[in-house]
Amino acid sequence: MYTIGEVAQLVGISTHTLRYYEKENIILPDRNERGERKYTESHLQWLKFVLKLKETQMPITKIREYAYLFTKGENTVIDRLKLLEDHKSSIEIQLKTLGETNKMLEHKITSYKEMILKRGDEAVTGSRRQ
Amino acid sequence: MYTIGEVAQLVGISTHTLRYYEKENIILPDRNERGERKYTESHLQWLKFVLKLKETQMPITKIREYAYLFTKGENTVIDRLKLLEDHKSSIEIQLKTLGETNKMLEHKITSYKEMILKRGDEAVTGSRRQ
DNA sequence: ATAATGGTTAAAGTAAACTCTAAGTCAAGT
DNA sequence: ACTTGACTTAGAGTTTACTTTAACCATTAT
Repeated sequence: MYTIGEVAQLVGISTHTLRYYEKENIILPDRNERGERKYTESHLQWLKFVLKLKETQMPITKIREYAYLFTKGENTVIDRLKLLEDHKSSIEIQLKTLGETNKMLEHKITSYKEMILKRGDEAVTGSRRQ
Repeated sequence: MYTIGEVAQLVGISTHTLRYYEKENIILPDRNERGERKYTESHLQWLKFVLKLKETQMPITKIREYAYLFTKGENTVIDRLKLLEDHKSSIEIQLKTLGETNKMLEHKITSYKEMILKRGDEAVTGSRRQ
């Protein structure tokens, strides 16, 4: 069982954000006698999954939708499947764009490096002339 | 030479967004006698590059910074190189996260499909019992 | 002639995702 | 006894990146 502060530390987000996610029904921890939030290991796993979805650009509303379907049990499996398949498509598009842009940057970076080298040569020649 | 509307069509963003990018000093088109924006082929190429940076999660402020360095000419090459190298690193991190999450989703999707198949079997068995 | 189309501006409004503030409770340490 | 630190709430504020509005001008089609 983790407190909100411990979870925040463990996953690298703020306690504010954790409370915000709760308000958005994305993660609903237990409470102790004093009304304080208590996160179990499985809450932590779920949270880590949520953060992976977030890092791969799934909007909070979609994540909330998935979380909601989860609470509704077995007969939402088809909907959950569709949601994950849609997100997988989105990831594949992102992979494509990132791959292309990575190549573009490689080229630009190479040509910048060449420019710097040539400018360096000139500087050296210049200094020799002095 | 393209009008703002033509450029908007060509790259798939709104004229509003193009004016916003101009206000942010990201793209500064020419003007005709009537004060209307005129975009050249090279404006268009630059814009397409900007959109690739945006699609790969570079914030507008960074893009503006790169655009600013560009206008300052040759002696900003080292700074521009650094900026692009930093972005390349960011892209590589994204590629890693996306790849991992893609695999996770593959597993989840497979197990959801199995659940649906099994539930389907039961339904069939159930209907046969009637 | 007039209405539609496409351009102009400055400025206000919006959506998403936090992030912070204020005002409070509670338990432990000095 | 009192301060420190971690928790609580409701609600206000912030940032980013647009997006819309209002009020206007110029060209083209009916």
